[in-house]
Amino acid sequence: MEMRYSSAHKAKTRSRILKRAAQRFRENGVRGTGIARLMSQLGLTHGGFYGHFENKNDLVAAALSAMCQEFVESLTPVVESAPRGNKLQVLVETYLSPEHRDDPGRGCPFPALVLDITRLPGEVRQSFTGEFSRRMKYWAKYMPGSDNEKRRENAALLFAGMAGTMMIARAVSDSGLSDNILAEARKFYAAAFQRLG
Amino acid sequence: MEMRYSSAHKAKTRSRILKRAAQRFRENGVRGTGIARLMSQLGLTHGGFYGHFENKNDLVAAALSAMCQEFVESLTPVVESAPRGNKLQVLVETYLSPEHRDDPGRGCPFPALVLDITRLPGEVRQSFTGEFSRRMKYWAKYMPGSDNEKRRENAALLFAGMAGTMMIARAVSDSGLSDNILAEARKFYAAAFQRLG
DNA sequence: TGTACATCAGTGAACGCGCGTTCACTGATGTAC
DNA sequence: TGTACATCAGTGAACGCGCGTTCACTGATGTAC
Repeated sequence: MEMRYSSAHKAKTRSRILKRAAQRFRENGVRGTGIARLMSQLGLTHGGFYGHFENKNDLVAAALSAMCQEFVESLTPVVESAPRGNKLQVLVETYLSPEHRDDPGRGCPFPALVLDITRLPGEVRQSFTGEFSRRMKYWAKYMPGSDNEKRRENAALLFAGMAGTMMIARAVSDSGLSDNILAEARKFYAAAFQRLG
Repeated sequence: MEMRYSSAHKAKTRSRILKRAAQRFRENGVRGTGIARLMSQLGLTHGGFYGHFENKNDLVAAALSAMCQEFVESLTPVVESAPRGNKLQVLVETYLSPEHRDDPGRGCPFPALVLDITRLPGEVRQSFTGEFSRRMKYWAKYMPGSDNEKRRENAALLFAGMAGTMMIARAVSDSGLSDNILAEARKFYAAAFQRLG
């Protein structure tokens, strides 16, 4: 097992591909992101891609997992920094913010990619399902509910609702209408889930 | 103004294209629906398409409007047949049904197409925005709220939330999980909007 | 009623393009001596 | 320390494919007489 290049080198390239793909997929969709363009944005050529991933769907599954991780890591400190009793509200307000709407490339994978995933092969959908369940288990701790399963179900309800709202807010071309939808939704979801608690 | 073919003939073909496109777009997405295949499913060839529509985006905008109309017409009689006081609950239960999940081609355009629309040119997004506002104005009559604007905002909240839930239910590959998400959401949205009233 | 003709809905070959993937290769690198 | 060499990350031409769109055409149709 000799290494001609430092073992870190290839792994580093792989993670650069992954990171850029996670961004581009969320911005332009899976179908809207080509391997050649993606690689060239990293100063590489398309042929090299297949030394890192089996095929595009393999990349999609890996990128999905990477972006879920990344999003959790960006949202958690904001939520955690809120005073006890206000964490859920801060979660809702941060998620349904205009900043999140305007930066899909670094935002939640669900509103950026759910539809794409529905049309991808079962392998990718299974990967999404696992990631979804894992995330709901994670966010459960901020949710109301008498037991863990209830809290996970409530997390799924909240995130599904917020994701749908975010998608509509992004699709609508009237920015006043979009702002208004987000503002109403912030009030609604914060109140609805506080009331459940 | 002489007509060599009966004036009804061309209009009929146009509406056949529209109807099939409305179905296919919702099933496979805008990008996943090619003009050639679409036309061949109607027993026509792709060249003839441009006698009916300026281009694909023109068809997308027209199909969007057609499917919104169609969906309203399929949902309204179900909701109307419910006893007074139960209409909102029937709306929620019909929308968030497994049948709706499993038949996107005849279902609500929002969970089937929002993401596609976000990535389409402004012209199509404006068409979507208009259609969205019109639909919310329509469904407002079943919603709680002190004035018309409140009722419209509540309709937007409800449909955005239900659309997101439907998309997640469709993306997830575990059918038990999917059924469970829908069931919980039916309870949640019916209760949340009845409470607002 | 029968024929000659103008119309135009629909045809299908062709266009340039970007896609995912393959594969023989190149050349910078770490290693062996 | 200096040189010869094996490795393998990355290259780029090539593949078949489906896409949206164009355009010269065809032939069934309704009309005019």
